[in-house]
Amino acid sequence: MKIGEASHRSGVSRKAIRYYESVHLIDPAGRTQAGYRDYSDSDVENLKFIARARGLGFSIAEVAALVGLWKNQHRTSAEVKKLATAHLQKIEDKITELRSIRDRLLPLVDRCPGDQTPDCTILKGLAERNG
Amino acid sequence: MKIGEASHRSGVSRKAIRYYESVHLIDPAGRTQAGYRDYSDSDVENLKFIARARGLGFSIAEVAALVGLWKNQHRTSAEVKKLATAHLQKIEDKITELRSIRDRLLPLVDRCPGDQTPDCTILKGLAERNG
DNA sequence: CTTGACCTTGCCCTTGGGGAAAGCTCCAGA
DNA sequence: TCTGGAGCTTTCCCCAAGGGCAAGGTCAAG
Repeated sequence: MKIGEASHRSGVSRKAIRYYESVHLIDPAGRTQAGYRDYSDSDVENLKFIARARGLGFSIAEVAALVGLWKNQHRTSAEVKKLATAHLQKIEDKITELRSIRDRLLPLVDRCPGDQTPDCTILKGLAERNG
Repeated sequence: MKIGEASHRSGVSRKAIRYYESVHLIDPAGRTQAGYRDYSDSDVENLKFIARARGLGFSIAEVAALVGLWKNQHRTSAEVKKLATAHLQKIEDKITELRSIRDRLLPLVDRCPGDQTPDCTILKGLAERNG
């Protein structure tokens, strides 16, 4: 099948598929006589795997590692778990950071009148000399 | 003062200061006879304001809007609040998304043995045909 | 006079593709 | 058979927000 159908079936955009090929996340697709990329059902399964991993927030490099482990019969689940645990930790860290931002911003917003006067706790909070 | 001291006092890197100038977030700095950028205390206060806003996750464009409102005596707190509330909502959305990722990833990781065998719930979860 | 710290501009790198240009190819309808 | 338009190809530039490095100018101290 051509790239359009592979994209539709896998949920990965045409552009992303070509990008994944360019960064060697997937093998170069075979070509038809006209030069069009040609995909098999198994290629689509690979793309679906990648789409799910990306959906869980793994970076391209992490996905490449996951695909390598997936294809490797001699992998150990310890390797996979290590990778996933590190990613999970980054996610927790990001949540913590975002919550911190929210907890600092929310009180400023709550105390801002939001009316036609210029007085605003948000701007005061950003401008304060001791912060 | 020169850029190094302005950077030190404001907590904004030299590179970032030049970048902010290049995208018109701050006015072009005056120059010494040698061509060095020259900053005043009030420039440093502007940079601190920017640093705090950036620390709360506002984008450069949002910070530009905030600075504009800050400088504008005819602003209304409603405008500021609208901007901040929209930003807050984006943060909440991101937290929600990251929590969703974590909640989907965590059970896979927890059930992965993490030993020397190749069997791994994480890879199975990514490869499953019904996902 | 020289050394080292500081400054300048400019270019390439990052993530993960999106958008557009310019040109093939393929399929269906008149 | 011709034609239109949908879909495909490649290549180039663009985004955020700077980091890193290079080549070179400037200034103060020893």
